[in-house]
Amino acid sequence: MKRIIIFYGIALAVLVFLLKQLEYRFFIHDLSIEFYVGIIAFFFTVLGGWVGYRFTQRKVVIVRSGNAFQLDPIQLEKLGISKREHEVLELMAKGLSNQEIADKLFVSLNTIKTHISNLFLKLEVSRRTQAVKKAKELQLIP
Amino acid sequence: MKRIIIFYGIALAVLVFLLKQLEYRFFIHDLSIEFYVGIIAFFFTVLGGWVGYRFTQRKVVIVRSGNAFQLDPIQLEKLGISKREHEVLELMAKGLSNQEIADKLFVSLNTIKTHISNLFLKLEVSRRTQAVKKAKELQLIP
DNA sequence: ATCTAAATCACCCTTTCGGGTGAAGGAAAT
DNA sequence: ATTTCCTTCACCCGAAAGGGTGATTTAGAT
Repeated sequence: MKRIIIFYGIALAVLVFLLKQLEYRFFIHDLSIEFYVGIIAFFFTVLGGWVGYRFTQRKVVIVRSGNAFQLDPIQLEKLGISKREHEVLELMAKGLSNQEIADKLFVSLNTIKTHISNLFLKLEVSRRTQAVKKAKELQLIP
Repeated sequence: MKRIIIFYGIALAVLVFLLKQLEYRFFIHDLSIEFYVGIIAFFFTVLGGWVGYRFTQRKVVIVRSGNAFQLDPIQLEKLGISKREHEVLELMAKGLSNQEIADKLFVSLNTIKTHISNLFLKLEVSRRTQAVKKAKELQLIP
């Protein structure tokens, strides 16, 4: 931030210097005021834009408020969800397709479909979006 | 965007006018050039900053707290998601099928498919699970 | 040794999704 | 008056998902 202010100061000084030079060296007093305003405006718009850009970039705040995810093994057991099924469930919640899950776990697509079928039965749902929603509610996935 | 350019033009004109007024009305020809440069610089820095702020991508702020959901309208606008699309997005996140969403909103299945297609484009995803995930991260839905 | 649950895979079939294209009506902005 | 955006809908096609059944192998429990 300090650096930016200093930079701004220097930029201002340089600009003033340049304008003075123009003024006194070439006697262009009659150069329209619009011209000055224009170039200064342009210059500082760019600067301001840059600052605004930097500022927003810096302002990245990841507010992962307090509650870290805590898996509920009781629910898992109660529903009879196996390790592998839970694994599949997590990948499904990441938005992966069945094929992608299969590739990631080095098993066939059919296997994943079976797992997911069983998950649906155990979670009492019939679509993956519902499954993900319910699994989150039951604290099975983050 | 057009609006901003026009606004800029007007701002420039107004500034020039004000400075001319200063110049001719109060005979402050000798008012230092630093003064002019200063106020113009300030003015356009603010403007530029605002523009920079508005048109830069702000990073994803993940707020997964159990607290009350606060919709982020800036994100909605930035992504160009309309009211209707947002509505569809919410129902999709509830785990409804396209047909169910269509029934609930009293429109045809094809309409919902179009909305969802557009949502996918705007959210840069290709599956509904991903869409829901991203929408949550972007604070578009609870 | 036998039983059981988990994990793996296959095949069939239907429904749902997703992508692409086109279009029409209405509201709002220019 | 014209353009732009939103909303609505249609049709086609291929890919993905979901439902049902059955089968094999392996590890752990009885």
